[in-house]
Amino acid sequence: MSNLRVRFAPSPTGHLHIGGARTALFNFLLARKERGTFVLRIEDTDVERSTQGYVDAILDAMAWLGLDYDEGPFYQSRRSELYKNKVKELLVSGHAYRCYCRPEELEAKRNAAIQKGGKPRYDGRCRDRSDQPENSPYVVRFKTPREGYTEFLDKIKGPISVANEELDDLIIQRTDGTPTYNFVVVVDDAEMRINLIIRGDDHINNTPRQIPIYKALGYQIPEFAHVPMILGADKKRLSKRHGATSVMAYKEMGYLPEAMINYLVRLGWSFGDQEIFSLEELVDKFNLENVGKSAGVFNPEKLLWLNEHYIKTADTERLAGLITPLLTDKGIDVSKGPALDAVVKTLQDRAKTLVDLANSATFYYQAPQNYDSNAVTKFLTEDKKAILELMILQINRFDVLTSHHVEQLFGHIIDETGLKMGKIGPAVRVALVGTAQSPSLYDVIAVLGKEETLQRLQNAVDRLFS
RNA sequence: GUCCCUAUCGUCUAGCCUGGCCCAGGACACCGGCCUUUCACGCCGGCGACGGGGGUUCGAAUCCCCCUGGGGACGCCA
Repeated sequence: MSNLRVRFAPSPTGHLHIGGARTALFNFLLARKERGTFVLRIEDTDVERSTQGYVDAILDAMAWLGLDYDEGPFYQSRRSELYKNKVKELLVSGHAYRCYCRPEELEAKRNAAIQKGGKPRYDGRCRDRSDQPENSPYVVRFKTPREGYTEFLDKIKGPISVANEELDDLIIQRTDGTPTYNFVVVVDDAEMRINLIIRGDDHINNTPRQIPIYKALGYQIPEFAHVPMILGADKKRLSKRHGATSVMAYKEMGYLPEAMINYLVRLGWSFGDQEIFSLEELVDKFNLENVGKSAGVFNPEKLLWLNEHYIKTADTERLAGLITPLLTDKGIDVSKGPALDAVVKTLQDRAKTLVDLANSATFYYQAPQNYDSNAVTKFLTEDKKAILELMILQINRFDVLTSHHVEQLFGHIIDETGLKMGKIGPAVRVALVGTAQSPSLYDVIAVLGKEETLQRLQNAVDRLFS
């Protein structure tokens, strides 16, 4: 157990998205590697937009990914007493002041500043104001130092320095008495003894605004590591326009969590030329040193490739379990038909997603309702009737059909007819599954079993050659 | 607009700190071939990048400066 304490602090104003998940993952991985503590904190100070539904969605997504935390979830909405006291503390110590400026005037000033080509900052009008008008609404602002520089050594980006004159006096408490993000994040990170903050680099500009607050409150300043953003194909910040961005949407599309984890970690982090990492390996190898500094583009195709890989190598029974509900949704009763295990085994090398896998499994449970007409005209020509009948005859000579038996069986047919497998196979396939594609016939027939195979062959003969 | 961050194949990246091993390696995608009872899988091969300009140096993807491009921030959102 080291003393490393990291946290993931999502705000429940939306689903857990790709970017957030990666930030959570980096935190999780480092905590596990260093045997530190991973804290989960829900930043729900925006009462307007935060919902319990999103909290649940985020928790579900983290559970699905396997990112379990050691402490929390803590809710900022339940810690208002603490924040109030801290604001009071700053007011008393002279590090903060009441500001009576109206939002409208501020807005106007901001726009004017932008027009003039300057930086839209608060002008500090109330900073040295000593009167306290009764019954006037006010916000509390933090007195940001006006001279000098605020600097920190980012664990990913390196040294970062900002002139304090670029900063303005940010609001730490709203008119309604609730605290704002830049303030609560400092109080909570400090109170929760977080000593390394790993977060998106959209927060990099917030850091020099937060550091003076740590100092004013007498807190120790943690270390920071700002992870680069994830962009869409057009290099714009990733958004719904770029397709699915919510983690759970990928679950719905039939992705395996390990594929998502593996994709996410390699987007921005590398370990030589290695592409495939198990979770154990990641816990062992992950580090901040190898996290890149520049933003990366989300590439769904590579994620799909990884998913393919993990499906290919996944435990067959697990996959069977995962697609059972999908099959049920399609009205298939898996107990009435071949063992799903055996079915999956013939299919898992060929599926890119669980949805693919489920779709391609259906033919084992449903005899063809109709036959693909292109396939029929191409492969099930009139002369193939004899082959199907011969096949039926041959099958009846076996009690059980293993894939090995089936291979033998085809050997006999080849000998008897003098035809090549290339002529026989496709014909039998269309008769059995209704289309021109399927796994190896040897496997398909073995899995279907003697009775079902015979029935389907007979069916095809009756329906296509009458 | 101002400030901050950033810059190697279309994309993710290795190499950069500690210049020569790099006329730049891997992966995805794409293209071609092989395998084959179909479609996939797999295997083999191909295409393809050091943003530009100045320096420093015998030598620069690697060090320095400028430009340009990209991203982010500038909220009583987080």
